[in-house]
Amino acid sequence: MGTYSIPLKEKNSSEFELSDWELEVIDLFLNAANSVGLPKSFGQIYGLLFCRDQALTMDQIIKLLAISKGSVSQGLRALRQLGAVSSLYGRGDRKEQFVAEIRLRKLVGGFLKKQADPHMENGMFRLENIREILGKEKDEDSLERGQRREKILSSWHRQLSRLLPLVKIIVGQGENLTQNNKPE
Amino acid sequence: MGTYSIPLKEKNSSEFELSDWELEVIDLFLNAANSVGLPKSFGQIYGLLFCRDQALTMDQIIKLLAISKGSVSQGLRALRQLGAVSSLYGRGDRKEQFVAEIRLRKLVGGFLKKQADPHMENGMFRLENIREILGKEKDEDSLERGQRREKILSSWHRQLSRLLPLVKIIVGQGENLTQNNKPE
DNA sequence: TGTTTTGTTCAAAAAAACTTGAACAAACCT
DNA sequence: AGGTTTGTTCAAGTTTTTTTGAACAAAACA
Repeated sequence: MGTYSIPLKEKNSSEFELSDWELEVIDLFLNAANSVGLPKSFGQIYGLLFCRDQALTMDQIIKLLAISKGSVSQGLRALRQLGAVSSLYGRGDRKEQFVAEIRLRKLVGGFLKKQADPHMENGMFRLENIREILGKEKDEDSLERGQRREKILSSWHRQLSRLLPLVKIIVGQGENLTQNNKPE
Repeated sequence: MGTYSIPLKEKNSSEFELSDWELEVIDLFLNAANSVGLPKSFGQIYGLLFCRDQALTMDQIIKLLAISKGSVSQGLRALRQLGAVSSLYGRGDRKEQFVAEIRLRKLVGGFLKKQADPHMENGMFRLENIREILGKEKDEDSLERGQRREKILSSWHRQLSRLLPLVKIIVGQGENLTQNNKPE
């Protein structure tokens, strides 16, 4: 026993456990994810990466957060698609490694693109569909009422369509002092 | 039998059944509610009221949508709190009656106020909490890293705080042609 | 006051969303 | 090629959210 001595001082313990403030930040993101309609695990994963300067591998994430391989795999994929996480390859070792995107503009942009835009597009189809169905309405009054409603919905759709791009522009003014992270 | 004759022509069948376009609109709102993290029944209720020129009573809603009393009661309460529905009292009969708010500005405003604002406030507490926990961090490196992260989160919080009011302003420019509904 | 009508509440049932882990595929050595 | 290591998939299990309906409260009437 005692074949290997423990290094006098771990580079730091962060390889193996979370500090108190990290736990708190991770929990913050867990909640945030929830509020935005994403699974809690997504928030945890993002939160962990957000805390770290070093990129992490999948199994580091699994160990640190103590959640399943499946969740982490799915979470990382989704976060990557949202542009909230990116993967560096290699990095000395051979496994894939992950870092968090910390530019708010990118985060919000990615989120809107993946979540809001599809809904807007879907809304278009639905509106067309409604117009089509209205074409078959026999009852005069109902038809007229339906047409009034269709106008309102179209107007809403237009307004929201204009809003989204503006949000992306507005967020990310005043950013910049935020340089950091990313060993890359 | 035959004690009362049926009125020659119902004012229209809308008292008793939904037209095709209405079904479609209701389904649209069902989906929208879902996308925004609200129960489907809320969307259905709002959607139905949105379709109608006349205010509806609770049991009309129950019958038309074929959902339970409990759901409708809860749904109406929540929608009222969001400012998406308002209730007129009396109206000849004695039951409470409901109409949908159709001004997008109001809808978005109410939603943000009830959903987003509390989260922002909550975020503040959490940030304070994190600062407090950071105060106890012993490890130099971890502390420094934590402070960097706290700065980022604070900056995000500021940016988002500025965004919300702007959204309320932006939505609801170009509205106005949308007069209609509301017998009141 | 007693009766009916209208609306709320909340525990239990149902549905939906999330997580897990084991089986599988893919890439990487040797 | 054979043996590892790393990453994905998805059916089954778990947790969370939503819906239901029956019991209850409140208001309206007679």
